[in-house]
Amino acid sequence: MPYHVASENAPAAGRSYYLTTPIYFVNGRPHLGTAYTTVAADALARAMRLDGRDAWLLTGLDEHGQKVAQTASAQGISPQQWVDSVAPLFIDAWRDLNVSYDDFIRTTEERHVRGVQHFFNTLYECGAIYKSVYQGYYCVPDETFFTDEQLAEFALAAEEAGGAAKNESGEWLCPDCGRPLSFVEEENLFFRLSDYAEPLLAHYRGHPEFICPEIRKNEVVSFVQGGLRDLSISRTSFDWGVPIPFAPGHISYVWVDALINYLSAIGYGSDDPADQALFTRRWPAQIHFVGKDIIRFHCVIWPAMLMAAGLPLPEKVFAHGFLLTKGEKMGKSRGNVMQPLELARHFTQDGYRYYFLADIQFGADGSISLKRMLQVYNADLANSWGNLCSRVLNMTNKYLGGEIPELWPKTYAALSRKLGNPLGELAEALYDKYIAAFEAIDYAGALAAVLELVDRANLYIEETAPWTIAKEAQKETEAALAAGISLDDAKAPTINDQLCFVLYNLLEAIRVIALYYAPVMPASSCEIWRRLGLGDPLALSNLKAASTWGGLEAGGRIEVGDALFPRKTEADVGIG
RNA sequence: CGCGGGGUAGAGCAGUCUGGUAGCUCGUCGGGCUCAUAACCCGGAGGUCAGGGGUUCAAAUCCCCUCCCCGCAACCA
Repeated sequence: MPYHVASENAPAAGRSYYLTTPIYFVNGRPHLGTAYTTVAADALARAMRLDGRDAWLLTGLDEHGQKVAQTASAQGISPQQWVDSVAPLFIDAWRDLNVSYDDFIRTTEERHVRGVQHFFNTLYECGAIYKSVYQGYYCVPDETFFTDEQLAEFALAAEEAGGAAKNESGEWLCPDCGRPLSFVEEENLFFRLSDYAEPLLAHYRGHPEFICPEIRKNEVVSFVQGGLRDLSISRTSFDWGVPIPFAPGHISYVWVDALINYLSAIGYGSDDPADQALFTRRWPAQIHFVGKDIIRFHCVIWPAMLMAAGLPLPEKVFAHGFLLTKGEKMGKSRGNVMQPLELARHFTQDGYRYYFLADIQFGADGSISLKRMLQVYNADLANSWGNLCSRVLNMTNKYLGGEIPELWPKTYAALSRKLGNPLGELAEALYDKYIAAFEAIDYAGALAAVLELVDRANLYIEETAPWTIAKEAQKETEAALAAGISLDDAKAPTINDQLCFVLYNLLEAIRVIALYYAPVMPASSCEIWRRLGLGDPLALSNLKAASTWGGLEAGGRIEVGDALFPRKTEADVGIG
């Protein structure tokens, strides 16, 4: 079920902010890697929406290719039946991880087929595609061709490494995956990729932010500098793919098919003026999220295809690193394989999302482990953030009868001068830091900035010791009562005012913190806001205004509730 | 010359581009507090920044060499 942006909230004329994940190949279920990309994209999309951008998040499935056809036939069902049976696994997984995608595209959908065909026609008409006979080796599982030259290089390398480029039966092995290659001879359509090396290099130079992080850009640049070969973009040996209109018997190479999803999902190739308007509004994409293994497709082939078709290029391709599980002995036999949904059950949706975004530098490889995940969960979420909420809500309940305190602006200003307001100051400075971090796709940085405010608030409680103020305030109240005077008539702030001041600041701090945490931890943030008597923070589209200090209205009642992130032990999460 | 990542306190990392008292989180030890999820706050211990050489007034950071580890085999991102 797609998540719908409240378009009334979004600035009507503002630029769309279009983000994509790769479309995932259906030969398997969602795993840690796909979940990582998808959750990261979701967090950015939510942050952008919260900041008033018209964000549009696309994910989906890559359902074509020979491997799919083979898997289906092994199961004795049609390819369509097979992909239909797999698609719900992804849809359910993204729902369970609280991914707010706006659209979910499947390459077997008619809108996509239409888009791919339109794209092929466009390239054909402008002469970017030609026909030629291919004779040589082909890796069926990878759907990749290899030239004699490539195989010769591979043989040389294999020999030096003490391995072999051929198996016992004398068949060539795939340089990429090591499985045997097939010899094929077929007529293929080729895309003139070789024409684009210079234009691509010029683009990289002119748009230093196009490929991130930098290390990946360097890789791509040196690859392209080595020269590009024309790319075979059609297949004739099987038919599970998009038929190419002007070449009967030919279907699209899966990668070309797959890349076009970024266009077909937003109306490309449609005759409907509404679709065309949508396309104009959304394209070019602001960011394609990809794993570092597929940067060549996204940073070389894809932009070259777009150049050929006369379309603008996406603003950024961000390649994140891999999650490494070294050190942690895992395996199906041990029964402790890290499965996204299982981890989310242990640590809650929010705990899961937080861990991967806060503890790993997005863009670099990260080592992950259950043990570390438990540490981060307990330290940041249970002890720091969750416990802060408990402390503040409990004290408000205990000392103020659960009511958000009212202070005259005059009193508040006087107390700020007298006692200082470190939380307000830090909170006001948070917006710029937070947005800058998100713009740099630095989740760890953004979350660390929020955690600073959490830590400062916990310290603030120690500094102000509300329990001590409460006792004095109690005495003050009793004394006033005995003397028959009202504290309301006091000229200077009373001790009771001081107590209200401190607790108001703390309540306001948790309101603001929850707001900033919302893109990464939607469920718990929403719950905190509910306990403060507020609505869903994610329905807002004005982060700056919403986070302005003093936004919490007095008079409302709070609800204490249970621990937001209960502490967990190793036994709870199955370590041991 | 296969490609790529990396070696900084017990663990995980930042700092390296733009040289200048070695920093963060967790753990650990001691103390404080009591509002709270045995949580929170303060303080301490713990590192010759893999090794060697060079440049420099000064190197974790720049240059050269050596050693070691990891991914490229999986549900692959």
